[in-house]
Formats: sequence, C-alpha cells, structure tokens
Amino acid sequence: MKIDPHNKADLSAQIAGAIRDAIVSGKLIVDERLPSEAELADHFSVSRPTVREALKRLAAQSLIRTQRGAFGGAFVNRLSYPEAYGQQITTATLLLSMNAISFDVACEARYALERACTPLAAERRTPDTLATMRAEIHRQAQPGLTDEAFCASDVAFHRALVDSAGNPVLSYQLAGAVEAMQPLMNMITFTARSRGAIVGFHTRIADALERHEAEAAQAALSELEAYTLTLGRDVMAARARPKA
Amino acid sequence: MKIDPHNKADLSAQIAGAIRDAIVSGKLIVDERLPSEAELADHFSVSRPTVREALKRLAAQSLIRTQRGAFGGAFVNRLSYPEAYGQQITTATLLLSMNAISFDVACEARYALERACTPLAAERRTPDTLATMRAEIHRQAQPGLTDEAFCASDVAFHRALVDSAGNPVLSYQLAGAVEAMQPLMNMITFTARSRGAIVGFHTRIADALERHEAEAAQAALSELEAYTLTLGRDVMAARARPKA
DNA sequence: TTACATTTAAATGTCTGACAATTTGAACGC
DNA sequence: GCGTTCAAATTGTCAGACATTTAAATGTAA
Repeated sequence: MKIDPHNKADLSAQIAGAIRDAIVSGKLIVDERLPSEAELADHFSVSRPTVREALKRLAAQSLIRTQRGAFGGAFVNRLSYPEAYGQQITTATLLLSMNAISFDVACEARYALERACTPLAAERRTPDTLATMRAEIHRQAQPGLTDEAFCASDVAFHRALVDSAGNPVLSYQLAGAVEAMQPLMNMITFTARSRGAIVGFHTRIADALERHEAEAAQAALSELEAYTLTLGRDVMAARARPKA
Repeated sequence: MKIDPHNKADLSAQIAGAIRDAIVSGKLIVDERLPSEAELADHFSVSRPTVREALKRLAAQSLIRTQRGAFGGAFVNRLSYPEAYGQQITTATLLLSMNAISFDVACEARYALERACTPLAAERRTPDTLATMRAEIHRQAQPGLTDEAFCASDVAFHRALVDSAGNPVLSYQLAGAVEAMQPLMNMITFTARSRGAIVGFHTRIADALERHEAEAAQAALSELEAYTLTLGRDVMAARARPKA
C-alpha cells in the first residue's frame, strides 16, 4: 500500500483510495484489523489527523467499522444488504432530485425494472409477500389517508412485489429505483378517484401473481405505468401555469 | 441544524448526519456554500478536526466538494452520473464479493434487468450504440485475447446494450449490476468454443436490435443467460472437486 | 483609463502534542 | 477458583500553530 508523493491531491483522499483498493482487490479481507492510526500515520509518513480523515471517508462508505479500546481499531466491514440499501437509496434520491430528471424518465425506468422481476415474482411469490401486498392494498383503500401515507404504502406494495422475486440482488438494485421515486410521487395529489384506480391496478397485480400469471401482472403493471404517467403530467402541467 | 448532546455516537458522525439531512431535505441547495470549518466548529461546539472528519465523510459520498483559498470552502455538490456510477459499482461489487452471492442468483438478476431494457433498446437504439456493440463483438472474435480482456469487452457490450435504451436512470441502475458481475465472470475460463457461442449470441442480439425486434433480442438474451449459467456451473463444479 | 504586478485576507490542508473515554487482558487478593 | 483492580492500547476529541492556495483588493506604470 503506497501513495504517490508527487500527487497534489489531498493526502487523506489518497490514503483512503489506497486502503479502498486493498479492500476491493482482496488484499484486506473481511473482519481483518487494519494497523492502528499511529501505525498507519507512520507507514504513510503523515500525521494522525490525516489518517483519521482517510478512515472516516472509508467509514462513510461502510467499508470499515471502528472499535475503541484495547485491541480495538479499524476492521474491514462486511457490507450488509441494509447498509447497501441505505447508500443506494441516498444516492438514487439525490441523483433524481439534483439533476432535473423528468417524471417520465424516472417512471419509465422504475416500471421497466419492476416488469423485469414480475416473471420471477409470479413463479415464486410466497403467502407472506402476497399478504404484505394485500395489507398495503387495504391500507390504500382507507379514506382519510394523507397523500404522503398513501405514497409510502405504494412504495411498500411495490417493494413487496420486488421481494416476491426472491432474488436479493434484484431487491437491492430495485430498492433504490423504487424508493428514490417517492419524493417525485409525493408531489402528486391523489384524489379519491385516482386512489381507487390505483388500488384497482394493485389488486389486479396481486391477483395475477397469486394465480402465477406473469403476463397478466405485467399487463396490469404497464397500465399502471400509463396511468401514473398521466397523473404526473397533469401535475407538471398545473405547475407550468401557476396563474390558474 | 442541531445535534443531540446526549448521543454517545461519534460527534463527527452526528454532524455529518445533520448536514446530510439538510442536503437531502433541500435546506441546503446545490452549489450553496457551507459555513467555514471554523464557523461550523463554533456552531456545533466542537473542534475543527472533528468538523473536518464530518466533512470528509460527506465528501466520500460526493455530497460536498471543497475548494481551497479565499472564498473557498465546502459546497453542496451536484451528484453527477459518473460519480453515482462509481459509488454504485463499488458498492455492488463489494456486496457480491463479500456475501457469498451465488453465481446463479447474480446471473439471474443481471439478465432480468437487461431484458427489462431490451424493449426500449430495440425501439431507440442509435447507429452509435449499434456501432459500439459491433466493435466489441469484433474484438471478442480476435484470437489471443486474454480471459480478462474478453470479460471486459463483454461488459462493454452489455453496457452499450443498456445505454441503447436511452434512459439515463436505467443506465445508472444497471451499471452496478453489470459491472459488479465482472469479478465473478473473470473466474470463468473462456475456451475458443464458448467464445464462439457467446459471440454468436451477441451477434443475434445486435441484429435483432438493429431490426427493432425486441422479442428476438430477448430470446437471444435468455439463451445467453442459460449458456452463461452452464459455464458458471461447470466452473463451480470443478472448484468443488479440486482433486481432478 | 487600462493592463499588469503585488499584496492581503480568508479558507482549507497538515502537523504536533496533549488529554479523555473505552475496552481488554492480566495481575492481584480473597 | 473467582471477583476486583489496574495497566496498556486504541480511538475520540481538543487546542493551537503553520503551510498552502486562491481570489479579491490594491498599487503601479504605460
């Protein structure tokens, strides 16, 4: 593990990069203890605060965890699904909110990804994931639900749909896409009429999955996409002419 | 922006969280300058090194960027696609390598996601993305290519396929899934025979996209998935009985 | 007036040294 | 043998200082 003495970038960034490379390449393995901060400072010929800044960078990416006390130190962290989910969602949310992604593009991506796991979901859906979907549908039919709560339930329904595919890698990948859409969806005002329509689509999807009918589920999903798109466009149009 | 004085977690983590929340919630907007390190230290009643550790955490997630000199400081960073790609790929790669994801599960997820963008790719593929795919196919047919180079070209082909869909959100989501598979794919020894078969599938996919035939492309993709799966299983089986 | 060189101030980057807090293992006494 | 105490190692935090970089402000000459 070496750093370039002629590089004029931040030392802490260089050191973090060197350690990150060692982890990604497998030179440092899971749960292995890194040298102490003092030893790292000595090794890289920098001061301890600089080493600490580098370690904090790695900790922010969940690459290491630290423990205080004797025989404590920094350890290579096994990246868990929940940690990866969290980072995925933060990144995806910011990417969408900061880059003027159109509602149409985000919607298209989301439903394309969901349709991708529908065949697997139709094959493998469990009583458990079906029950989750039914419960969320029931919640969505309750009157007096705020728009935010309706949206949150919508996200929960779609996550259950994704989880039905029984593939953790897919679940991980789609968690970001589905959750990141929520702020955009929250801008929509769901009237009683549109809620009814959405609950109808959700019911059709759940029914199709229960009967192992992938194509019917995909069809309902596509119709839901088209409907969501019209709702979103209405909102955008209303925003474009605020004089009304 | 406040921190809990009774929380016994690291101060730098708390401060980073407070600033992150302010960014994600929109209280701090893109390109806005944060207070100087000295001001932040004063605001949170901590020392400057502690503030710096917090800022390095945020920098590691590309949430802020820093500039030296007068009128420099920390600025809220617009998360760009390349930055998001990079984080996505690092996270996905580690998730796969550290969690004993089976080749089958990873493969299934990858091809499911790719099939999801095939209909869009068939509709929108450009001469540019088609040319990229053809060039990679040509490279893959060269004799004397190392397994690693063949794999890299394979990834480039599939990225071109994904980019053909013309949806940056999809491209972003799938970058991680496709690239993260590379280390797993690198374990496969590609014989001349299997390379020929893969080039054949790739050619069928490119041809189908050129003719705007989504279903033919999906069919070729599914066959490629099945073929990849058998190659991977052979490798795993060979590893399971190393006495041979 | 304009163009260019110089100065200056503000900010981040880095270092040194110190102390606090936490955790573990080992020595000690019963 | 067992519980208690103590020492050592390590991270967490702080204070102050200096180095480096950058851009605005200032001064100077054509």
